[in-house]
Amino acid sequence: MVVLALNYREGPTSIREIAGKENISPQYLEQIFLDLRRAELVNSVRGAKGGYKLARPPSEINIGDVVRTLEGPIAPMECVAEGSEGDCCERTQECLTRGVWEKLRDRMNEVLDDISLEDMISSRNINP
Amino acid sequence: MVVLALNYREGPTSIREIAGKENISPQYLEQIFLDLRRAELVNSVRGAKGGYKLARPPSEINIGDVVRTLEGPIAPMECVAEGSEGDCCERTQECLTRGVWEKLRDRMNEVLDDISLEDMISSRNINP
DNA sequence: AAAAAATCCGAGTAATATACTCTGATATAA
DNA sequence: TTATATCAGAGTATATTACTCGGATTTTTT
Repeated sequence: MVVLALNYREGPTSIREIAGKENISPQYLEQIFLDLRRAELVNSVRGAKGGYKLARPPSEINIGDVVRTLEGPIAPMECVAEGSEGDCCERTQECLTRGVWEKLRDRMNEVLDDISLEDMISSRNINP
Repeated sequence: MVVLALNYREGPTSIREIAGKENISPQYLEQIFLDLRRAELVNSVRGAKGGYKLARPPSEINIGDVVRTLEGPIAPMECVAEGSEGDCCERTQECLTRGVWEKLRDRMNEVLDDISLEDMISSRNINP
């Protein structure tokens, strides 16, 4: 996603190109981008000269969206994952640790939702 | 650890007792407490009528210490784990995502280091 | 029209981490 | 002496995760 952000003004970027730069297998990257497209974080262009583009400007895509798309809901413990409320154990009432995990989960989301792709590439080091 | 905090003024609490209350196998709990003892978060008393006690008052033990003891260094990515600096990939220089993981790691530690066992048991609900 | 370059998609594999168990030794109280 | 504990290291089993494979579809280039 950082590579796509850097290429935002250009045409679509192919998996092959990104895979080469980041030293990831093209086949694996493909899986990842399918998920990103289904989440509408990127658009795809099929066929020769095709590839992927960010669906929105880098400033409007935050890391929280990317991470949650690829890794699922952020949660230090299963029982505080968004969508699985109460599924995990029956003692949510008396559980004294649950509050800790909820607080941690919320802070984690805050940190990630507060950083955009734009932030990441504008604070970049020397090498492009 | 919450159970030990609740029992802080009493004598040592046995694994059997805690395992029963929390519905964990005594054998597994045993492994956990060995680690906690080696980290000097609890003291042990061997033999009949033995068990474990907190090594310090509940207000002086925070969740960060407990979690790091049992789960290892807190790190959303291997490469930002305390002690494995630079081991993970060679491109730490040009890596634009590393900063995100470092920030997240730091906030996670802050949250956990800011909550003591005392905090957890004093905000407790109805059932003891 | 044919070939090449790319995404799409579902299914499968393999290594690893994690949760958990087993067996036996040692220490202490009753 | 017996019962009740912790101590300790090794082993197992399940689930997750990272990753691969084969083939279909779409678009550009020749």
